[in-house]
Amino acid sequence: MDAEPKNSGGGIEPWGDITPDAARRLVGAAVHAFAERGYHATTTRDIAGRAGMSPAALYIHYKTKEELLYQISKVGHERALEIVERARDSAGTPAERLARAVRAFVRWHAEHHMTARVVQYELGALAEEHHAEVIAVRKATDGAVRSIIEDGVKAGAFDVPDVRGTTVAVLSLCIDVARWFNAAGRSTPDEVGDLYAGLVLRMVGADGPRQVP
Amino acid sequence: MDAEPKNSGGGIEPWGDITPDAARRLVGAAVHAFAERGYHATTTRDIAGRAGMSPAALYIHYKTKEELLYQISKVGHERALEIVERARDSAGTPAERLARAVRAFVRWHAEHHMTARVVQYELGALAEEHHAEVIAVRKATDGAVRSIIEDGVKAGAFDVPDVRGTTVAVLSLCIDVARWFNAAGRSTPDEVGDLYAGLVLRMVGADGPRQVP
DNA sequence: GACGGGCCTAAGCGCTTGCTCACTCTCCGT
DNA sequence: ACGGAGAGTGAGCAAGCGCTTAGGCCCGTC
Repeated sequence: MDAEPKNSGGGIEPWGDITPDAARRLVGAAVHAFAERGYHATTTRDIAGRAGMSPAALYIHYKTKEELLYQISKVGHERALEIVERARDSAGTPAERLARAVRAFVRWHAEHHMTARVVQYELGALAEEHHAEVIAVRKATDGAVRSIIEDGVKAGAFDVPDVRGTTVAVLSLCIDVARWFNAAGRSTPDEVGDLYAGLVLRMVGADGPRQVP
Repeated sequence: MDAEPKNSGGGIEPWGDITPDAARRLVGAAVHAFAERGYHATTTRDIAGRAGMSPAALYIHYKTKEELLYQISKVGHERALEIVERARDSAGTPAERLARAVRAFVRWHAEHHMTARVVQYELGALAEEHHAEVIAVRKATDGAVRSIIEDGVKAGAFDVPDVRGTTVAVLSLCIDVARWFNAAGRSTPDEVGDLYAGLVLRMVGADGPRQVP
């Protein structure tokens, strides 16, 4: 399920279709550097060095260092939005769709945790207009998750007293995977996705009504 | 419940006992600046300016900019650890103790979200030995939460197939409050704490066994 | 075979950074 | 009265920053 049309297999980052080759290498280098040290602690010399070129070469492909961050942030946010929208529009019960959304969203954050870290934790460094653009995508993501939860409440399948707050909590839980996930760690992206899907179903009270005393 | 011995009432930050006065103002200024812009984007001139003094005055009270971050990070981590340890050692059922831990931990992250943001998201900027020291405190926090969950599992009160993973998820959920919480927003720290305590009890299956088909 | 565009580099410009230095002011014990 | 410690300042240094410039190599096209 959820097979990628291209860039399949062990493809590390979703930057396979950037041309020319040097620009792609720059984005990859920037993702690694931004994720490891943060945007402000990363120098253009560092990015260019990792991409195997001189500092000046960066400015042939990108106008500024911030544009590089913008590119990463924009593509990453759009990718994350696609994932939850696909789950929202899929067939099945609200519980199935919510589990699908969480599983895929978490898996993406774990598998691409370098990119996701930049996407989720460096957006404060964006220029104001770029920041606004990215915030709009985030709101859409929030809306997609909320609509699944609302569907479940309307159908009587979920027990959620505070839909807005619970939506924030669910998204927050998933996003934070990018912060702590370690590729060399104990769990695989698939395992974390499955665990989190189950936890979120419990959070929304989707696994049957409780036996109240 | 949970009354603070000093610095009570609307005290904004837990820095009331730092002397001399100028050093306290510097810490407060640094917390605000680091939280808003990040450690690396904050200049020593900015910190000194917010504290109402010249750039050179900073170095009378702190050896480096990093030492300022270390001070904030260390005190913040110890405060957070105290909170969960107090809940772990309190009386009551595992569910009551877990709810108490989450409520207090979340409330602290919301109420002091500026400090918490620095504590949780700027630790990568610490010097290596300071970083190691702080990581040790984090491990203790993780251990405290895990031991409450283990108690609940042993007592048959919780239904948690993956204790380690669920502990990470619970802590992650609580920590991330510092990222999104906005003092001018819809919810108060108390409301978020109550909401999250309920969500976590559901995550560990503490609210009664489900009616399985 | 001259040419122009795409891609790249060495050198470096103007500026900001974390931090230091020489010095002043205020306060307090003797 | 006065010396010394604590607390603060204005000026500025060395290093590093983002980014620019001038020029060179390589290529397909006329």
